[in-house]
Amino acid sequence: MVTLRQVAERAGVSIKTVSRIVNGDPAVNAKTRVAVQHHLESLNYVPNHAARMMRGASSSVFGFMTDAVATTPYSVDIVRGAQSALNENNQTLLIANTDGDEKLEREYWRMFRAHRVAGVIYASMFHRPHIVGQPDFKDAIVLANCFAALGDRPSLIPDDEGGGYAQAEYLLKLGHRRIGILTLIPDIEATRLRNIGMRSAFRDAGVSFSEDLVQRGMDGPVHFERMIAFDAAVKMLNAKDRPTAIICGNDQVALQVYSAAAHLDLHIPRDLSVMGFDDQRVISENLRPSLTTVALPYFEIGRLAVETMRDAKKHDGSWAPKILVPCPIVERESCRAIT
Amino acid sequence: MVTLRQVAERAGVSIKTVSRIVNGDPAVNAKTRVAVQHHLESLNYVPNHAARMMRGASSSVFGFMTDAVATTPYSVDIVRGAQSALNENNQTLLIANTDGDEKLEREYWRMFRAHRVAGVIYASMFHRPHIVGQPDFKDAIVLANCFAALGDRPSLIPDDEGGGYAQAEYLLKLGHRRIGILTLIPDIEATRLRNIGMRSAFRDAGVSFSEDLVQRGMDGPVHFERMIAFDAAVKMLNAKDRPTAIICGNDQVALQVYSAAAHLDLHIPRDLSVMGFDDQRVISENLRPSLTTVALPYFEIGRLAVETMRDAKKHDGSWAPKILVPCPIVERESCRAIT
DNA sequence: TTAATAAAAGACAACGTTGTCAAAGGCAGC
DNA sequence: GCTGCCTTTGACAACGTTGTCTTTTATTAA
Repeated sequence: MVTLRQVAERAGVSIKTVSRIVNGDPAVNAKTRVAVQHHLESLNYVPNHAARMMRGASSSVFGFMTDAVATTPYSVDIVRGAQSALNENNQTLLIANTDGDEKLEREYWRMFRAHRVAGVIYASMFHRPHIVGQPDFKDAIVLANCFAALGDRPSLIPDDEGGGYAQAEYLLKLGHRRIGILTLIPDIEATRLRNIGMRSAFRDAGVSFSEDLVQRGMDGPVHFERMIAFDAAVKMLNAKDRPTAIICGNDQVALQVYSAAAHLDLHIPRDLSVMGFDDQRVISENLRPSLTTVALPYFEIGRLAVETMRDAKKHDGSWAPKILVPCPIVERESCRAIT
Repeated sequence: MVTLRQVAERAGVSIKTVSRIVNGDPAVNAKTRVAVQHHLESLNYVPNHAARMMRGASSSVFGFMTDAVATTPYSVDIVRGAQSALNENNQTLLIANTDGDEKLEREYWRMFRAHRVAGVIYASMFHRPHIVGQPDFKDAIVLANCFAALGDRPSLIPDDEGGGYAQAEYLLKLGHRRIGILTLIPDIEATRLRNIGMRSAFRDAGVSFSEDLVQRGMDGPVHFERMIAFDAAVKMLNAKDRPTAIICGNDQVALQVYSAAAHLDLHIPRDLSVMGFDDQRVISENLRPSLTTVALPYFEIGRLAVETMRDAKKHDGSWAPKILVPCPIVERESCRAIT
């Protein structure tokens, strides 16, 4: 690889002069600048990042630690969002995918330290609290899609309560009164918060909330969920007083509700309105009728995580706002008005 | 951050001695080793990667360039596969997501050079030929899921022809004779190859291939595809001599076929068998009946890409094998035997 | 005991870059 | 010409690590 020295020799100037030009230092004669620049380009010089770092420059590399990019495919949008924010400053992302393995996670933390990363975005795909203990990065950890139990780091989380409220409100406004609910597994925050949101919407609409229509769409412990939405939906739709609409914990649950409806020869939205969550576009855009759902603002969370990181560095380690990112409804074709 | 010098001072030995211990050099007294190791741990020393690189050590960082991780969600599995292979050697991945933007791609190449990455995995999510021109990485570029027009780099590609063959063979063996086909867009390699594979399967089975049952499931140019599988499927299933099975270009197309069947009150697999491609598990595992499909071996491709990279460095730049990775059938519930 | 040898530890330079400081050159004003 | 000032350039050290070579210490054989 080409070094400053090589360019300097070719151009017949000192290393320092070339360095100045590379870094846009104005204290250099215009004639020299042009001449050297020519050599820089013809030799295709690119500064050695390692050497720059050694001189104490803070790294332009950030770490991204996540427990499971894989299981919720569109969560890659967090990565994309973060990258798009970083690109603007020529910064980059070192991605660590632990798949929930704690030993691997420890190794990755070590690796981040070896690289002296400028900060770490810690994303947990299940919106569960997660504790972080990494003294070295004190002021440079931001949580995405999760928050620490002790509330000790800035966090970006989807507004699940608002999302739940929006789902229920949307269907209530369309005139639905018997609304089935197929939840995610009960022991994650999202389930609890959306439940609160939905109840608020019912209350605000003056409609009574029927507990018997709330069922689990998934079962099992975190990381080992089983889908049971199909069976639950079939049972719900076979009942004599079946709901006119079903709110789903995510789009996969909605997919099973579609399957259940097809199984019973019910047509969506004629016989049943369905509402998803997440806006996993592989599903929501390709279903027919396409799925009305609530978007998880993953891209936005990624972007904001980077911006929050920049803010965090200006504050001390105790600055730990919990930033709610709204979950907007994406209106498609799966819900109809009841007259 | 803790440096060798600090550990050395604390332990009362020279920097070099500590360095030796960190690097497992046997030429150091057992007593000293234990004493120093204690300080290494209590100070939580981690070697500075930048400094090591400066000393000429080749970087332990690899670059991963891709045009669109986002559009085919499970293609993140390539990343996971690559990371799992790299982890074993404490190597890491710098991920560059161009979203198809050429300017961005150039910047990322520059960034890879700045970091002196040890190699680059170049993944294109559409299995199209893609030309690469980066003199600096001559022997250290491996293509994943795509191949250069000039065949000048090692490439890992799914065996689409074999996948197509497997799809047709599977249904033919189940006794299907009228088999509909909903393809991907025509101008990508995968479409051409799978077509060849399917025709071979028909020929080998001695069944004549009916051109009229081949329709597009998607339309439009690469990167801007539109789904038209629902309409195509409805039309196909409304015809007087409708197929007993449909082969789909991917699982999203299959999803639309499910929707079309539901629309017409046809039940899967009773009235229609459906076969997907890709094994996008968000779809294939959650549909009811679950989808029999062909897996794209993304994880495997990622792993092999890393291994191939290691091999490539031992050869000269002209070593450019095209490695076909098999696409196995994932049998689920959406196809039935015809009696 | 001494000399010869092996084992262990250290001194120093170098990697590519940039901050600090000094030197060289040009120019205006006396 | 001399002085002072500004512009432009360069010499040198330092960042943290490891390879090379040297020095010190321990061990063995005589």
